[in-house]
Amino acid sequence: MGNSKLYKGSLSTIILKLLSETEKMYGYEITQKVKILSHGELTITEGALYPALHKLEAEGFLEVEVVKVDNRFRKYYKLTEKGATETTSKLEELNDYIKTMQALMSPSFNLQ
Amino acid sequence: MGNSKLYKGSLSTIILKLLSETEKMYGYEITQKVKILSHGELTITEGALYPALHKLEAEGFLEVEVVKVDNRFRKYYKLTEKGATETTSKLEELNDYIKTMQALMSPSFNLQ
DNA sequence: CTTCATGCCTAAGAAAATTATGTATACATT
DNA sequence: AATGTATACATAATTTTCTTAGGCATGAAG
Repeated sequence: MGNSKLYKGSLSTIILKLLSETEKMYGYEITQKVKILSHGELTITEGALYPALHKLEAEGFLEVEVVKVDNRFRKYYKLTEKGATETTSKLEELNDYIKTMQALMSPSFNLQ
Repeated sequence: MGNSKLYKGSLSTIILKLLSETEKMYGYEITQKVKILSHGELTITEGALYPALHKLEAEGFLEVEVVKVDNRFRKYYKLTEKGATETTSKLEELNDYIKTMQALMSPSFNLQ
Protein backbone atom coordinates (compact mmCIF):
# COMPACT_ATOMS: atom_id res chain seq x y z
CA MET A 1 0.00 0.00 0.00
CA GLY A 2 0.89 3.63 -0.27
CA ASN A 3 2.82 3.27 -3.47
CA SER A 4 0.50 4.40 -6.23
CA LYS A 5 2.50 7.00 -8.11
CA LEU A 6 1.11 10.49 -8.46
CA TYR A 7 1.29 11.38 -12.12
CA LYS A 8 2.39 14.94 -12.46
CA GLY A 9 -0.51 17.16 -13.35
CA SER A 10 -3.24 15.30 -11.52
CA LEU A 11 -2.94 16.83 -8.07
CA SER A 12 -4.89 19.99 -8.85
CA THR A 13 -7.68 17.88 -10.32
CA ILE A 14 -7.85 15.85 -7.11
CA ILE A 15 -8.01 18.97 -4.96
CA LEU A 16 -10.71 20.59 -7.08
CA LYS A 17 -12.80 17.45 -7.18
CA LEU A 18 -12.69 16.97 -3.40
CA LEU A 19 -13.67 20.60 -2.89
CA SER A 20 -16.55 20.24 -5.30
CA GLU A 21 -18.00 17.70 -2.90
CA THR A 22 -17.11 18.90 0.56
CA GLU A 23 -17.74 22.67 0.39
CA LYS A 24 -14.67 23.61 2.39
CA MET A 25 -11.56 21.76 3.43
CA TYR A 26 -8.15 22.56 4.88
CA GLY A 27 -4.85 21.21 3.65
CA TYR A 28 -4.21 18.53 6.21
CA GLU A 29 -7.78 17.34 5.85
CA ILE A 30 -7.22 16.87 2.12
CA THR A 31 -4.17 14.67 2.68
CA GLN A 32 -6.16 12.49 5.07
CA LYS A 33 -9.20 12.27 2.82
CA VAL A 34 -7.05 11.17 -0.11
CA LYS A 35 -5.52 8.42 2.02
CA ILE A 36 -8.93 7.17 3.03
CA LEU A 37 -10.56 7.36 -0.39
CA SER A 38 -7.60 5.69 -2.06
CA HIS A 39 -7.43 3.00 0.63
CA GLY A 40 -3.92 4.04 1.49
CA GLU A 41 -2.72 3.83 -2.09
CA LEU A 42 -1.99 7.51 -2.55
CA THR A 43 -0.18 9.89 -0.23
CA ILE A 44 -0.23 13.60 -0.99
CA THR A 45 2.99 15.12 0.28
CA GLU A 46 2.74 18.50 1.93
CA GLY A 47 5.54 19.83 -0.24
CA ALA A 48 3.29 19.26 -3.22
CA LEU A 49 -0.02 20.14 -1.61
CA TYR A 50 0.59 23.56 -0.16
CA PRO A 51 2.19 25.09 -3.25
CA ALA A 52 -0.66 23.61 -5.30
CA LEU A 53 -3.27 25.18 -3.02
CA HIS A 54 -1.52 28.54 -3.19
CA LYS A 55 -1.42 28.36 -6.96
CA LEU A 56 -5.09 27.47 -7.26
CA GLU A 57 -5.86 30.38 -4.98
CA ALA A 58 -3.69 32.76 -6.99
CA GLU A 59 -5.50 31.65 -10.14
CA GLY A 60 -8.81 32.54 -8.56
CA PHE A 61 -10.13 29.00 -8.30
CA LEU A 62 -10.12 28.84 -4.52
CA GLU A 63 -10.79 31.28 -1.73
CA VAL A 64 -9.48 31.06 1.80
CA GLU A 65 -10.90 31.48 5.25
CA VAL A 66 -8.58 31.27 8.24
CA VAL A 67 -10.14 29.79 11.36
CA LYS A 68 -8.67 29.23 14.79
CA VAL A 69 -9.50 25.82 16.23
CA ASP A 70 -8.06 24.51 19.50
CA ASN A 71 -5.41 27.21 19.58
CA ARG A 72 -4.22 26.14 16.10
CA PHE A 73 -5.13 27.90 12.89
CA ARG A 74 -6.57 26.21 9.86
CA LYS A 75 -6.87 27.59 6.37
CA TYR A 76 -10.11 26.46 4.88
CA TYR A 77 -10.33 26.50 1.10
CA LYS A 78 -13.47 26.52 -0.97
CA LEU A 79 -14.23 26.71 -4.67
CA THR A 80 -15.03 30.01 -6.29
CA GLU A 81 -17.47 30.06 -9.20
CA LYS A 82 -14.51 30.15 -11.53
CA GLY A 83 -13.10 27.20 -9.63
CA ALA A 84 -16.28 25.20 -10.14
CA THR A 85 -16.05 25.75 -13.88
CA GLU A 86 -12.39 24.77 -13.80
CA THR A 87 -13.26 21.60 -11.92
CA THR A 88 -15.63 20.53 -14.67
CA SER A 89 -13.03 21.05 -17.35
CA LYS A 90 -10.28 19.36 -15.34
CA LEU A 91 -12.47 16.31 -14.81
CA GLU A 92 -13.25 16.15 -18.50
CA GLU A 93 -9.55 16.41 -19.26
CA LEU A 94 -8.78 13.56 -16.87
CA ASN A 95 -11.47 11.35 -18.36
CA ASP A 96 -10.13 12.04 -21.85
CA TYR A 97 -6.66 11.14 -20.70
CA ILE A 98 -7.82 7.89 -19.14
CA LYS A 99 -9.74 6.97 -22.28
CA THR A 100 -6.73 7.78 -24.42
CA MET A 101 -4.41 5.74 -22.24
CA GLN A 102 -6.79 2.80 -22.31
CA ALA A 103 -6.89 3.03 -26.09
CA LEU A 104 -3.09 2.93 -26.16
CA MET A 105 -2.89 0.12 -23.65
CA SER A 106 -5.48 -2.06 -25.39
CA PRO A 107 -4.62 -1.58 -29.06
CA SER A 108 -6.61 -4.67 -30.05
CA PHE A 109 -9.78 -2.75 -29.34
CA ASN A 110 -8.79 -0.07 -31.79
CA LEU A 111 -8.40 -1.82 -35.10
CA GLN A 112 -10.74 -0.22 -37.56
CA MET B 1 -8.78 16.63 -31.47
CA GLY B 2 -5.14 16.54 -30.58
CA ASN B 3 -5.58 18.13 -27.20
CA SER B 4 -5.54 15.32 -24.72
CA LYS B 5 -2.93 16.35 -22.19
CA LEU B 6 0.04 14.13 -21.59
CA TYR B 7 0.31 13.63 -17.86
CA LYS B 8 3.92 13.73 -16.84
CA GLY B 9 5.26 10.29 -16.16
CA SER B 10 3.17 8.37 -18.66
CA LEU B 11 5.33 8.71 -21.75
CA SER B 12 7.79 5.97 -20.86
CA THR B 13 4.89 3.63 -20.15
CA ILE B 14 3.47 4.34 -23.60
CA ILE B 15 6.80 3.67 -25.28
CA LEU B 16 7.37 0.42 -23.41
CA LYS B 17 3.88 -0.84 -24.05
CA LEU B 18 4.10 -0.16 -27.80
CA LEU B 19 7.44 -1.95 -27.97
CA SER B 20 6.03 -4.91 -26.10
CA GLU B 21 3.66 -5.39 -29.01
CA THR B 22 5.62 -4.45 -32.08
CA GLU B 23 9.05 -6.00 -31.45
CA LYS B 24 11.01 -3.04 -32.83
CA MET B 25 10.09 0.54 -33.67
CA TYR B 26 11.88 3.77 -34.44
CA GLY B 27 11.11 7.15 -32.92
CA TYR B 28 9.15 8.71 -35.71
CA GLU B 29 7.12 5.54 -36.04
CA ILE B 30 6.17 5.76 -32.38
CA THR B 31 4.84 9.31 -32.78
CA GLN B 32 2.70 8.20 -35.72
CA LYS B 33 1.42 5.08 -34.00
CA VAL B 34 0.35 7.09 -30.96
CA LYS B 35 -1.57 9.49 -33.20
CA ILE B 36 -3.37 6.62 -34.88
CA LEU B 37 -4.13 4.61 -31.75
CA SER B 38 -5.34 7.70 -29.89
CA HIS B 39 -7.43 8.84 -32.87
CA GLY B 40 -5.48 12.06 -33.04
CA GLU B 41 -6.04 12.83 -29.37
CA LEU B 42 -2.43 12.57 -28.32
CA THR B 43 0.67 13.98 -29.98
CA ILE B 44 4.07 12.95 -28.71
CA THR B 45 6.47 15.80 -29.28
CA GLU B 46 9.94 14.91 -30.46
CA GLY B 47 11.44 17.07 -27.72
CA ALA B 48 9.89 14.68 -25.21
CA LEU B 49 10.27 11.46 -27.16
CA TYR B 50 13.95 11.35 -28.02
CA PRO B 51 15.23 12.17 -24.55
CA ALA B 52 12.83 9.56 -23.16
CA LEU B 53 14.14 6.92 -25.58
CA HIS B 54 17.72 7.76 -24.69
CA LYS B 55 16.94 7.48 -21.01
CA LEU B 56 15.21 4.12 -21.39
CA GLU B 57 18.22 2.92 -23.34
CA ALA B 58 20.64 4.20 -20.70
CA GLU B 59 18.63 2.37 -18.05
CA GLY B 60 19.02 -0.85 -19.99
CA PHE B 61 15.37 -1.23 -20.94
CA LEU B 62 15.86 -0.73 -24.66
CA GLU B 63 18.53 -1.66 -27.15
CA VAL B 64 19.21 0.06 -30.44
CA GLU B 65 19.89 -1.03 -33.97
CA VAL B 66 20.70 1.59 -36.58
CA VAL B 67 19.46 0.78 -40.06
CA LYS B 68 19.86 2.73 -43.28
CA VAL B 69 16.65 2.92 -45.30
CA ASP B 70 16.32 5.03 -48.48
CA ASN B 71 19.56 6.86 -47.74
CA ARG B 72 18.20 7.88 -44.33
CA PHE B 73 19.08 6.21 -41.07
CA ARG B 74 16.59 4.93 -38.59
CA LYS B 75 17.23 3.94 -35.01
CA TYR B 76 15.18 0.91 -34.18
CA TYR B 77 14.52 0.29 -30.53
CA LYS B 78 13.49 -2.99 -28.97
CA LEU B 79 12.87 -4.19 -25.45
CA THR B 80 15.58 -5.96 -23.53
CA GLU B 81 14.60 -8.66 -21.06
CA LYS B 82 14.94 -6.10 -18.29
CA GLY B 83 12.74 -3.80 -20.36
CA ALA B 84 10.03 -6.44 -20.64
CA THR B 85 9.97 -6.78 -16.87
CA GLU B 86 9.86 -3.02 -16.51
CA THR B 87 6.95 -2.87 -18.93
CA THR B 88 4.92 -5.22 -16.78
CA SER B 89 5.55 -3.16 -13.68
CA LYS B 90 4.86 0.14 -15.44
CA LEU B 91 1.54 -1.18 -16.75
CA GLU B 92 0.58 -2.35 -13.30
CA GLU B 93 1.52 1.04 -11.92
CA LEU B 94 -0.64 2.76 -14.53
CA ASN B 95 -3.61 0.53 -13.81
CA ASP B 96 -3.25 1.19 -10.10
CA TYR B 97 -3.14 4.90 -10.78
CA ILE B 98 -6.27 4.78 -12.93
CA LYS B 99 -8.11 2.74 -10.31
CA THR B 100 -7.02 5.14 -7.60
CA MET B 101 -8.11 8.16 -9.61
CA GLN B 102 -11.46 6.58 -10.32
CA ALA B 103 -11.87 5.93 -6.62
CA LEU B 104 -11.12 9.57 -5.90
CA MET B 105 -13.36 10.80 -8.67
CA SER B 106 -16.33 8.64 -7.67
CA PRO B 107 -16.28 8.80 -3.88
CA SER B 108 -19.83 7.52 -3.64
CA PHE B 109 -18.51 4.11 -4.69
CA ASN B 110 -16.15 4.09 -1.75
CA LEU B 111 -18.30 4.39 1.30
CA GLN B 112 -17.65 1.43 3.54
C1' DC C 1 12.40 26.85 -55.20
C1' DT C 2 9.54 26.31 -51.50
C1' DT C 3 6.84 23.30 -48.81
C1' DC C 4 5.75 18.95 -46.74
C1' DA C 5 6.82 14.43 -44.95
C1' DT C 6 10.29 11.71 -43.06
C1' DG C 7 13.91 11.12 -39.65
C1' DC C 8 17.24 12.29 -36.21
C1' DC C 9 18.81 15.66 -32.50
C1' DT C 10 19.57 19.26 -28.52
C1' DA C 11 19.03 23.44 -25.56
C1' DA C 12 16.44 26.64 -22.71
C1' DG C 13 12.84 27.07 -19.90
C1' DA C 14 8.62 25.88 -17.28
C1' DA C 15 5.78 22.91 -14.53
C1' DA C 16 5.09 20.00 -10.93
C1' DA C 17 6.61 16.85 -8.26
C1' DT C 18 10.10 14.83 -4.20
C1' DT C 19 12.95 15.37 -0.36
C1' DA C 20 14.26 17.70 3.49
C1' DT C 21 13.52 20.99 6.63
C1' DG C 22 11.37 24.43 9.95
C1' DT C 23 7.75 26.19 13.13
C1' DA C 24 4.09 25.40 16.57
C1' DT C 25 0.43 23.06 19.62
C1' DA C 26 -1.30 19.09 22.16
C1' DC C 27 -1.55 14.58 23.81
C1' DA C 28 0.38 10.09 25.01
C1' DT C 29 4.27 7.30 26.23
C1' DT C 30 8.64 6.26 28.40
C1' DA D 1 11.18 15.45 32.18
C1' DA D 2 11.93 13.85 27.61
C1' DT D 3 10.46 11.73 23.51
C1' DG D 4 7.36 10.55 20.01
C1' DT D 5 3.11 11.03 17.35
C1' DA D 6 -0.64 13.64 15.37
C1' DT D 7 -2.17 17.92 13.88
C1' DA D 8 -1.34 22.07 10.98
C1' DC D 9 0.99 25.36 8.42
C1' DA D 10 5.11 26.60 5.33
C1' DT D 11 9.37 27.01 2.20
C1' DA D 12 13.89 25.81 -0.23
C1' DA D 13 16.71 22.91 -3.05
C1' DT D 14 16.62 19.54 -6.24
C1' DT D 15 14.88 16.32 -9.70
C1' DT D 16 11.90 14.70 -13.21
C1' DT D 17 9.57 15.40 -17.22
C1' DC D 18 7.55 17.92 -20.05
C1' DT D 19 6.96 22.21 -23.89
C1' DT D 20 8.80 25.28 -27.03
C1' DA D 21 11.89 26.31 -30.32
C1' DG D 22 15.26 25.53 -32.93
C1' DG D 23 18.91 22.74 -36.12
C1' DC D 24 20.31 19.27 -39.75
C1' DA D 25 19.41 16.19 -43.72
C1' DT D 26 16.84 13.49 -47.65
C1' DG D 27 13.35 13.21 -51.09
C1' DA D 28 8.96 14.00 -53.31
C1' DA D 29 5.39 17.25 -54.92
C1' DG D 30 3.84 21.68 -56.35
